[in-house]
Amino acid sequence: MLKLSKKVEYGLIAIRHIASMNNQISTVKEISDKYNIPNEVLAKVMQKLTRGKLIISHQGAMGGYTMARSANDISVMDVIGVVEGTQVGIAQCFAEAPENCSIYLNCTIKNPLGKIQHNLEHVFASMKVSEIV
Amino acid sequence: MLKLSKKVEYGLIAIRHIASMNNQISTVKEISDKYNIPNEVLAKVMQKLTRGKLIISHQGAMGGYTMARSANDISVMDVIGVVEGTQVGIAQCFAEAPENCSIYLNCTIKNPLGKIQHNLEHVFASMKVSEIV
DNA sequence: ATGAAATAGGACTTCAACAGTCGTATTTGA
DNA sequence: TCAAATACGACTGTTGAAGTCCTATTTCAT
Repeated sequence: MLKLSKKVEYGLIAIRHIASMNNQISTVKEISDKYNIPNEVLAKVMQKLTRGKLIISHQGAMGGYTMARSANDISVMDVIGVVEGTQVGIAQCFAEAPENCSIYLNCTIKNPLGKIQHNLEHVFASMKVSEIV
Repeated sequence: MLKLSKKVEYGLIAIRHIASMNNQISTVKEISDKYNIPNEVLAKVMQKLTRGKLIISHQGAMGGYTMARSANDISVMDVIGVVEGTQVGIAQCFAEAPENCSIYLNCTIKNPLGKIQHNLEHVFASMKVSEIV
């Protein structure tokens, strides 16, 4: 409960690593070996980071990844969004359509949870990748 | 990911309801009917709230639950702790023994995540039940 | 005493999400 | 043309969340 997924952790470790490389190319193999992360899992995470335009892929032999923008300009929230594909939602009514929640109409804690949700978003959005390098 | 469990939501709804009753007794049936929560699930959540000394149980016919302490004195964090039994941990190394994490030794994001963890705890600890009544 | 209304709590099932694996295709530099 | 790299869909195993079922115990009211 309230735990980040491994995919997000791997994404953060990867992007941190790439950011520390000064525009030199990093490969999946290099990162998965160094941090002991399953190769294929990391590969897919990095493909998502690429599609989310946080990093740039260089295909083919001697290929790999470099940063797409400054580490100052990427927050933990960005990584979560790109890797998970969904918004962070502390409760169902914030993560998906509110009507999906079976107790939505009678729910008396939507508003206070909304406040907590807002604060959480702030925590994740204000931590930048540059702070973890 | 990063979602509160239904048990925690139910616990918050229940304790909020009880707090609004001015020392009058509330029953599981009354609350589960009113908020459309499965009876047995709510019953067990309230048993946990009782064991955690957030509410007081009154057994037997005409029994039910009342508050054990002031709603000012109970935070969302308290409810999470009592209902889940575990600490909130944004990553494995904060939720359980750090050695259990397969990448612990090579992990470069422990410290930044620790900072986020700390901020999250603050968010949950500073919201009191009295604010949601 | 006895029955009804309430809490107490263990055992079980179902389902979805998470984490990881496997296989194959595509790109590109040497 | 081969090897090294990314791209990506399909599949499997495991775990935890959510809910159901069943029985015991307590206590008030008649």
